[in-house]
Amino acid sequence: MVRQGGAVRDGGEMDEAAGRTQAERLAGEIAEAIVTGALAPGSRLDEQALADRFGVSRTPVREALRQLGTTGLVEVRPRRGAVVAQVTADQLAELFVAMGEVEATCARLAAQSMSPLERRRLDALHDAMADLARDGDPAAFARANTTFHGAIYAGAHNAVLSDFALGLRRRLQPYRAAQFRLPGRLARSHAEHGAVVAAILSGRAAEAHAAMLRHVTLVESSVEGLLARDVGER
Amino acid sequence: MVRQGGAVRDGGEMDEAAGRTQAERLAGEIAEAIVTGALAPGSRLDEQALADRFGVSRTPVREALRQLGTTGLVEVRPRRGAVVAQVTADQLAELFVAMGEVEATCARLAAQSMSPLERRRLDALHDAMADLARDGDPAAFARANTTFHGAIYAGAHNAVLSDFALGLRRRLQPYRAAQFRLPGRLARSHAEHGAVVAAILSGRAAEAHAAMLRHVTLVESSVEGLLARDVGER
DNA sequence: TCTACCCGTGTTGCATACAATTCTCAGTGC
DNA sequence: GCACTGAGAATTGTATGCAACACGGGTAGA
Repeated sequence: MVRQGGAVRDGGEMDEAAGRTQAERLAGEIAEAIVTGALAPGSRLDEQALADRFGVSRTPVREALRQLGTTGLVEVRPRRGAVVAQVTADQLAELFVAMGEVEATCARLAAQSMSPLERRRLDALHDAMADLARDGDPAAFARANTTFHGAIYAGAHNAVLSDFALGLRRRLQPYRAAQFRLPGRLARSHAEHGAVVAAILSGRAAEAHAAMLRHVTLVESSVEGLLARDVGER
Repeated sequence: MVRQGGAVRDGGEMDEAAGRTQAERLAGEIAEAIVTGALAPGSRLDEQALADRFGVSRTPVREALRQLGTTGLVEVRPRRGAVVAQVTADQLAELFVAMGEVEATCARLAAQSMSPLERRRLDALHDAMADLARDGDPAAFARANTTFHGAIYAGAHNAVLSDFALGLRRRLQPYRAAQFRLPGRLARSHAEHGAVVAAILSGRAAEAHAAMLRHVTLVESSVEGLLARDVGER
């Protein structure tokens, strides 16, 4: 054997990022599978099965799972295996509250400390999303939405808060995905963004905070409405 | 060998928490060593050395290090080993800003949603700290301070925010520890707490937010003063 | 028929072995 | 004297093996 997992790389992804370890790559791929819904919440994450699937041994798989465990995407129960984190209705509510607060904080900081260039870019991004909202393409809007919120995190100029917000966003991704398909949600979302952008651009910090908090709260309402309809109370 | 690490357990800690894995225990112990300053920032964390020290093999050590890596206490550089996270002056400032914002958010939520019992307990805790501040025992005050802030996190009734705040607090612990020894800092700290408690007890949410933000900002100032004096600019 | 126990099977946790990279430090050429 | 090179050592990343625990099915007993 030349190198662990060499077969896989040679097979189809030899230009894979070189400086990363298998464990990191696996953590990314498993996280991706969870976020996109390919691995449903509650699914068992069998170490050997994952190892076979990715063409590695159990060791890097275990390291990846433990890493995901600390981010909250995966629940690792000692000696009882790992499962994709089950989020109860209560936990979901707490996640949304936390995300709302952190996003609102980022918006307030952004209003205070975004550079003129960052403000112009945020404004342009918001304008571009108007077209997407009108066209009614949920997937494209969702992608732009991620960029939009990311720009606000970045504008807060605080990597700690930004990382936390991104992590929360990822954990909530599976639950938020569907709400963009609700009729009229895109336009309303864009309008809510408008209030946030206006406040940030003019440096009205408290208003930016309030507008963002309202926006996330409304997203939460949409999601809860969907969940109540789809799966009872989970 | 009957079981990995069995010798260690039999040797002196057989009543160790049974349901935990070695990796979890190690993560806790290493984190403790970092937080208390036994492992200084920048120290190399040699896997084999840690394994020998704790009487286990490298496997659980690696899992623990990766786990600590995602919490930010340790920096894991692929193929180049792990070191206790070096915090630059800029990062320290960002950590304090983040902690201030999150603590302030918790204080606001606590003002809105603490139960009467929780409010009474917070009040009692604050009263008890008056004596500690007067006696001038920095260690005892620091311990009570952790409990005090923990009570506010808990009062926010949001595990996500609470965990994040606790994590930030731990990461900043080494830097905050010394400031309680500054002359007069205990009394001032207690006075700042007083403003927070008064706002929370009477449900004035915005005021609780502002008071907590001010408190943390003042702590940051103390720490920065100390650092500038002690280690240049790091 | 139900409950309790036992044992087999599968899975996890850890130790160990080996491969591959990075690091160290002479030795060499300029 | 100094940078560069390359072998050896040290250290990390991954694979593999083994023991202990968790879970499930079957059997004995009430």
